[in-house]
Amino acid sequence: MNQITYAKFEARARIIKALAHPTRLFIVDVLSRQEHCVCELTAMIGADMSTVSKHLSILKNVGIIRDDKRGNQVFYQLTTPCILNFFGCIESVLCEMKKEQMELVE
Amino acid sequence: MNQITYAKFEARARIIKALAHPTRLFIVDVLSRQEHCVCELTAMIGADMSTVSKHLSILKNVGIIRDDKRGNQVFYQLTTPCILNFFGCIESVLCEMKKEQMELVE
DNA sequence: TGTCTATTTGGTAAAATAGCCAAATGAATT
DNA sequence: AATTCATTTGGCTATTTTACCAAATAGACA
Repeated sequence: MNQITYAKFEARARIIKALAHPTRLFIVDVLSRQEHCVCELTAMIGADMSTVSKHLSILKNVGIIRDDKRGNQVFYQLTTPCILNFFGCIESVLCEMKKEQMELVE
Repeated sequence: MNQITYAKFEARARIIKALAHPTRLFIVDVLSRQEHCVCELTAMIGADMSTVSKHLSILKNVGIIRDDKRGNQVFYQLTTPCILNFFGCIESVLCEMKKEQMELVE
């Protein structure tokens, strides 16, 4: 694999990695419906606020979400709704997996 | 976030995690065109064969690829082509990111 | 200014991941 | 049976990730 090819896959892996955590998937899902501030997300998730803040910064660093400071709150929103196609893809993969497993059992 | 919700996102995260590595993305891409044995993949990737084998088992464990032993070789193939939609999604996300960044620069 | 409230940052410990080497396994061949 | 080739597994180390706590920062408001 040459450097250029590797760099291409690395760029994709960086985005995928940012999504590779249940809490972060939850955040993306919630934000796809409506923007939220850190404290709202923290309440929904039920983890330390600093933990949530770090998850948010991971998503922000790769450009999946963006922040908007208003007063002493910070609101997060999806930069692009197309991240949601992604969810559909995962869903269909999961679905195929289940089918595949059923066939193995039979 | 209740247990059921968490479990749902965890199942998705498991699949996404398996894809969250440049070498594994490369493997999925290559296998989408044609099945390959471990030594072929190893030659393309240029890492230790044991490393490649471990990447393959990560992909296999979540059901993205399946193996087929023939003689003393093991051929790997995608279990479902729908994993490729996934790539299209990532591509469009990357694309959006670039646009977003351009706008920030202006 | 001092004090809330909201958020981020730094530190730390535990767990997970990644890569290599060496050894083990397993099928094919001599 | 011994050897060879392809692959996997175990062991090890280095690195990364995760989560929490405590401390720092920043805005709003008394």
